[in-house]
Amino acid sequence: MTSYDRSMPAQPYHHGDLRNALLAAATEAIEQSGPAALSLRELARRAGVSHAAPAHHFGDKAGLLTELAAQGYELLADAVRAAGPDLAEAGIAYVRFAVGHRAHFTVMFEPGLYHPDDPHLVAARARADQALSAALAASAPERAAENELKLAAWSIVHGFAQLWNSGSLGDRSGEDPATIARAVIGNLLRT
Amino acid sequence: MTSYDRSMPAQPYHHGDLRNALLAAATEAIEQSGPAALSLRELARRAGVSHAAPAHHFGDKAGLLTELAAQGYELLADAVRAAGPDLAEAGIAYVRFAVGHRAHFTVMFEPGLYHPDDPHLVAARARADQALSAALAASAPERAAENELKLAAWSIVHGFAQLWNSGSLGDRSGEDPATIARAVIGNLLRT
DNA sequence: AGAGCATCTTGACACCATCAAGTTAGGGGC
DNA sequence: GCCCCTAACTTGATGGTGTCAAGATGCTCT
Repeated sequence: MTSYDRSMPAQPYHHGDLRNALLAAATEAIEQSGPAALSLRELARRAGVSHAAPAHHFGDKAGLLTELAAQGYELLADAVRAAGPDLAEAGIAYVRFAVGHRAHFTVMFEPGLYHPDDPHLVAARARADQALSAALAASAPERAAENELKLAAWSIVHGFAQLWNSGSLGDRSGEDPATIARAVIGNLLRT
Repeated sequence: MTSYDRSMPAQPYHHGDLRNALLAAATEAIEQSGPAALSLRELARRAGVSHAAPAHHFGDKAGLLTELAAQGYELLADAVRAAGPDLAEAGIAYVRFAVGHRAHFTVMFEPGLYHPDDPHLVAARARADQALSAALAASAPERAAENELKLAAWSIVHGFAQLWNSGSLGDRSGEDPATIARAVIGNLLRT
């Protein structure tokens, strides 16, 4: 019997679950100030450990962001799959993910921040890519072979999400990105 | 008679044109390693000046990136205007700009890196926004009032450009982004 | 020639990432 | 029940970075 038990993953050592605590703190910090302002020492301080503790779990600042990006691709794949066989709904799920997980999304598409060849990451990315292709195939099977349609659909939801997240669309606080995204996607998918 | 004369802009002091030299060096460095790896001291070293010289011209690292972003919006406005009254051509010009000025484009849409309220920056951004609206009005005057169409067009070219620049589209070296962009945009603008 | 000022340098401080070496604590074998 | 082994973490040091304050330099204009 350990002094405290967790039903969580696997590392109930000194801290209990430092690895996940660091990832959560990094997510929060990136949401507030962007990935450029991220500091491993600040994360360690928030978690109550020494300044070099993060390096043990992630090796590197880029290692931590690699893990964040991989998590992001997994979450994205799940979100798109859960949206069902409708391409427009898959697109809205994409936007919802990007806005709801701004930190993950930002890191995922800034490959200079992490180790792009990490196996966990490339597997997760492939899973997300398959989810997008599956949504296309389920919704428009006769056009599934057209690479341009997939690229167009991906581009429009990705572009909208990034414009929204970067604040380029002006002050739209109060509005729901998903409903606006629905109207925007309508411009692409009208038959 | 000065010891050396330059027909260039306006600051032929000690260095000659340190301000522009720093901006050019920053552009190159960001193109190679992304904005996160940018170092003012490294820029100063490349320009052959002391480590605190950049601060005098830009006040701040964010100040330098503010100037880069403002320059980017000016260049983008010019490129879109030069494309003429066709919306598809304007979109292709947008993609060309994003790929050809990767550093500017990256910084422009990462507002955490610069001072978003700088007057030069907001003016340049407004000019670019007007250029996009003008392209829409000239190409489809009857639908110029539809905000969703502008948003859809902006989203699709912005998304494609960012996916291309981030390497998310796989290894497409040798292919021309503009021709692929033309096919992608065709999915939106077919009537 | 001399005043004024933008340009740049020097030096310092705090913060940061990363590495090497040491310390702590749990789990498995005897 | 003890011991060793290993994962988890700490401590300390090094070199790099942004930013600030104060001083030096040299063009320009009167």
